[in-house]
Amino acid sequence: MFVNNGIKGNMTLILLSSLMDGEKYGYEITKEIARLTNDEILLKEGSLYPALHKLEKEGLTESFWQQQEPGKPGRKYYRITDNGRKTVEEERKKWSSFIGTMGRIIYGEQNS
Amino acid sequence: MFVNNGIKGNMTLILLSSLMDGEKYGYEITKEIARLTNDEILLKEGSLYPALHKLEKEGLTESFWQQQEPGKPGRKYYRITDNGRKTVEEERKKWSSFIGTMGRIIYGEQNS
DNA sequence: CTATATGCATAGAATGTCAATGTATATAGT
DNA sequence: ACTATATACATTGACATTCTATGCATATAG
Repeated sequence: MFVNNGIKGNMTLILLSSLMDGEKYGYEITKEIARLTNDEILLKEGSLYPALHKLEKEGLTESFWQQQEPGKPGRKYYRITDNGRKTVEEERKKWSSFIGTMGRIIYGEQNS
Repeated sequence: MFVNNGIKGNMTLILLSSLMDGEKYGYEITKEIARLTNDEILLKEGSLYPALHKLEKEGLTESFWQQQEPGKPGRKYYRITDNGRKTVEEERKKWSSFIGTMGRIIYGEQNS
């Protein structure tokens, strides 16, 4: 089977959306997205961690380490910020608009 | 005003869709897409021509030169091939599916 | 004489994503 | 004993895509 048909520049919206219902650690996000999408979107570490770090640098998320029982790897939790929430709102609108735009291109004029 | 909110990997589907209703030359495609999208998507030459050439290399389009009246620049017309039509069909399905997938991520479980 | 429009095109930079790899530990299977 | 898989972080380097800037050539408008 094939895997990611491509996130297509929507990584920010995907990650921030996932964090909207509570703080999560990286690995947890990938599992959650995989479950939600029936394994259609399997985030790779090479995409995930750079993207998460970028979000933090932009102030859309903040993070903190959480120790596990000894022997288990620590977890780095990410939490969405107020700016992040604003960005989600904007990106959702852009996405909706883009769906309409693509619809007009793909199916022609009569689309709204 | 801002311009392209990003074609985000949909250039192939955009161009092939535009060619579905008849052969067009490059410049014409940009004008047509701009009109259809109320200037939301303004294809740049640096994106357009490499993409058109790629489509041709992949056998999804074919092209031919058309001379204009003397003094006017010639036009290079692109025509979609049968393989191109098949690709449009596949890409449309992928796009629809991707809309659903993104919906589940953005708005949560209850989405179809 | 400058900008804008028509029409093609490329070079180089920036960006985004992925495959591959690395570090650790734990458990399950053969 | 060995191997695979799962958990958890992360980086490197390659590749693909898109954009900015530029170039050529002509014509018209301001």
